[in-house]
Amino acid sequence: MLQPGEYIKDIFQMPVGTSVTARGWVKTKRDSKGISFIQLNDGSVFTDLQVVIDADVVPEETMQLVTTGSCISVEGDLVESPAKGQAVELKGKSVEVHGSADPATYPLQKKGASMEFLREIAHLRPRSNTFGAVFRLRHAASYAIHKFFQERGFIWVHTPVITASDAEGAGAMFGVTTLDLMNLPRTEDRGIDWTKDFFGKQAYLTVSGQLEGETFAEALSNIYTFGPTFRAENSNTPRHLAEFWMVEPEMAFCDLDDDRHLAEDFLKYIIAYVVDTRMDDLEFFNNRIDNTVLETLEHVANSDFEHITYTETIEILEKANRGWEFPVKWGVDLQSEHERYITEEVFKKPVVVTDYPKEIKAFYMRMNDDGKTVRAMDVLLPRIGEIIGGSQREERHDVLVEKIESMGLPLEAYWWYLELRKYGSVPHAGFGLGLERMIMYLTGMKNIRDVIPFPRTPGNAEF
RNA sequence: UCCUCAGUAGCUCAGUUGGUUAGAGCAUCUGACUGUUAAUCAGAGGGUCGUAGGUUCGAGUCCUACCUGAGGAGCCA
Repeated sequence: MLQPGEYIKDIFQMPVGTSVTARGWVKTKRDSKGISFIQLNDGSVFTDLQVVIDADVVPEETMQLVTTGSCISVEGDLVESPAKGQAVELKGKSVEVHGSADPATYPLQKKGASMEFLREIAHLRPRSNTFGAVFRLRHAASYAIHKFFQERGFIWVHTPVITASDAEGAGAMFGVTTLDLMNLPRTEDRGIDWTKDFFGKQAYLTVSGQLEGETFAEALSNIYTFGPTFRAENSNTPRHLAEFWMVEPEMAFCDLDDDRHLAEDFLKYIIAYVVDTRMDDLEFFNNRIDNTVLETLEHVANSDFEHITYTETIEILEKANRGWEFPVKWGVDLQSEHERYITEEVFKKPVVVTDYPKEIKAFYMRMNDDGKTVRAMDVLLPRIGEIIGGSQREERHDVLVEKIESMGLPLEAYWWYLELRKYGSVPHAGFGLGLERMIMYLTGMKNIRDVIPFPRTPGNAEF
């Protein structure tokens, strides 16, 4: 395996004259009479290492196996490059071919592939410039997320992937069962007898670790979850996945204002970290994917997020001199067209909308004194839409019981959640960030399926 | 799930009001070239025009259904 100091990114840092071995996959090879140029990449850095092979140095039959997509090791000396385009290059003395790649059938060419085509060869697309950059950036952002929370004393909690509670009713859930679907055990009234199932009750893949996260916040104070999350909605859009990664911090002794400011600091921190550490990849995105990426990140890092209430938002939308496809009035949920107008045209920066009508938000959000709105917040970004949804949670036992009952939810299913309000309850708040939407924002990638290694969407679970 | 658009060579696309033998660039193969970097130059091979029906003397082109993909909407992160 490659040891620290042996990656191509390390080779670029070495002094001219160093004898090195570079390993990686061949992007392209160009032959002239008496000389060959190989672009070699091991994924550690955006820039390829140019390998130069003079005629007769390496056997002809070996060089014939060095084709686009093949995997090789090259031993040689790092030299100053006489040509423009790179400062240094590797003067190869010997080449070992680990795995060849038949040029007639290797599907990943050096130019002209669409994102849709690359998605069909998801097992090979990490070798492309674009996807190498996407996944290095995804890694950097993930690392920044851990770093941000740990610098603030947050504990990372591993909430379960399998759950038996239909948590917050946040969308359709995937069932988890070991029952024989061709021969289901039946109850007397011809329903399915879930007591015979693996967990003795109906189980699902989690749609959120929040409720479990709250239990840990009321013991370890500041916590966060970071892991996969599942939604069985039949959503076919560039912004939805059936399996995606979510970050959910939960803080005791915290109200919605603290929550909102943490969300803003959080987003700015991630941006600052990737700008600091992955500028090479960001420049590629800016040049080839979306030429507003750098400007936008700069702008967000240096501007305060706008904060308005839902009620104020409705007033702005009502005053807007335009026809809405979905009519605006107090009480309706904000539509994509409304969110875009607010972030892209009115404020032209991230906007936090708070205090939504209680009817359109989840049961656990804290009731305001007006009796009509709850302490909810959505962070809206230009182009992306909602990237963070959060709230201050209802910490008053009697209010929460009343809320659960009024929404027709089964009180007994929430017995442990309610006990948190009976024993040592405290004001607390949190939010959820969709990792992939953040990566879309950072990279300028237009489709969420292109910022996760192997996207799961309705009708697609290949690889 | 609904609406709209698209599907032609390995990839990216052109193909006129329906009319002879299906077009280009890239990729691949062969050859040329001593510093290329989207290398260049010359030549060659490569097609069930998404699938199944239908209309017509004749369909890549028109009609129907289905499949696949994309964009928009809803749901949301």
